[in-house]
Amino acid sequence: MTTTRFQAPRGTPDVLPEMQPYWDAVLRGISEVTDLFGFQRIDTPVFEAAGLFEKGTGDTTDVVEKEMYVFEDRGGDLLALAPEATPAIVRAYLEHGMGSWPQPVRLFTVKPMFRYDRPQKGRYRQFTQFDCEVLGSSDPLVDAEVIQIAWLLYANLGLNNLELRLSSIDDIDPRQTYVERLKEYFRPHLSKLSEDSQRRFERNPLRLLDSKDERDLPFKENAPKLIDALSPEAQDHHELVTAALTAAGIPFTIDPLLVRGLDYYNRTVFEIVPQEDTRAQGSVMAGGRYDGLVELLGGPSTPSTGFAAGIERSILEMQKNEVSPPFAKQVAVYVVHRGDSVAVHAMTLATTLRQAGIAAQIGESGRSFKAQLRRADSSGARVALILGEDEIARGAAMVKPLRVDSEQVEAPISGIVDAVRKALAE
RNA sequence: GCGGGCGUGGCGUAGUGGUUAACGCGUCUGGUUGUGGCCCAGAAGAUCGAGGGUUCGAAUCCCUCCGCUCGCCCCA
Repeated sequence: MTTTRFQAPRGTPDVLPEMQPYWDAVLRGISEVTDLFGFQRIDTPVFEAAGLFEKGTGDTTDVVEKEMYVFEDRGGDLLALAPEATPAIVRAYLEHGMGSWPQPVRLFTVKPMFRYDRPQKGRYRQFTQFDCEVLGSSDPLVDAEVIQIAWLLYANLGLNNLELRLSSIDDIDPRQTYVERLKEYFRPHLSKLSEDSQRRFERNPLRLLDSKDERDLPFKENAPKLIDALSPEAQDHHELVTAALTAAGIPFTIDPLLVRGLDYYNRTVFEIVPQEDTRAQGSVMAGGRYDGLVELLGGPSTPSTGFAAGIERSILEMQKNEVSPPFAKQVAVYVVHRGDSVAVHAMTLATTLRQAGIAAQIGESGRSFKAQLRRADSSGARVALILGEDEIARGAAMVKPLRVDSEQVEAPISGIVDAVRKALAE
């Protein structure tokens, strides 16, 4: 007799009706800014060949190595739930010959991503990203452009206490010489560093700069900074990005310690974080340039740039800042009816209203007028239509305003749409 | 993967060894013939996260597990 009740899988919150206005606001905002910048929507599948991310995202990244949902389907193919959007969009770019479209190709998507990670505030196993990519341009202006999209989105959403952090991590080859210098710098201090950082030293030396461990902080101070050692090309690129951002009126701070976790980034990297948020998972949007990725996935050299923004985190920020979304949607008309012979009339009436574009909901015929009107009231409907056997006999319905102080009137069913419109206009 | 906090009706809480687990909100039904909001009355709804142990007696004490949550790691 004891049946176990199912629960949503760990880290996969339901988005309840009360949260939907926030989602509406964000999704509408995304639609506005992407239109404004001429980005076209693309939707790629929720799952892809696992190899796409292993190669694209990088099989030594935590995202792929420890967090990716990988499974074999019934046909024996090794698939993965997408942990991020970029490799999938690059795959689609190649698969559909977008290289022969006018370049650059500006694409965006909004879709769920999956990472097997321990859930906490602002971090979920299924989360939703707004992702923007510009493929086929090495222009620094394009880096600034994608940043501008996100910045404008957040401004439109009423989030104005965000901080844009920017840096450049150079191109892949010149970066190796810097990484060697960095390792030389840290090597003598290795035993004094945190365990995490000792691990990073071999795996991903750049992340040494990202450490928040107190034991590492004194050494970070004097470490050579990548941004001070850029190749001339990357240096020029970086200066143009900053100039473009300034021209766009977007404030930013150069963060020499900014490092991204994915393998494919080069040159421009950035993230948007809430000001004075020290939490590790604070960033609400992050991205950068990835000039080598398309080639890595078997295409021609195609310099590209883009970002991903976390919708749940963005909504969290809206709530933290008490940005109120538009009110939840409500029906305009609630149809109260009583009696078996009346039910079909209620149905046609509601249908007529909906055909006229008026949102209507029908009460439950088994309930008393009183009960149905209570429901009408709590539903937020502005007008109740009351329909009983008497009204049907007269070919009419009572139109009762619920939000303004005026009397209900009887209206002929043939003219019900006009009567309702009139009542709604009060 | 590591560390902290917390699990009592749908939600928010009270109850910290002793009769049928309490309250608020919400839900439902009524308060004469067919009319909401306010008010009043009543009802439904809890195996006190699960299992085990201690005890005459456990929501309360102990153990294990599960779940949620916050932080670290990592990332959006």
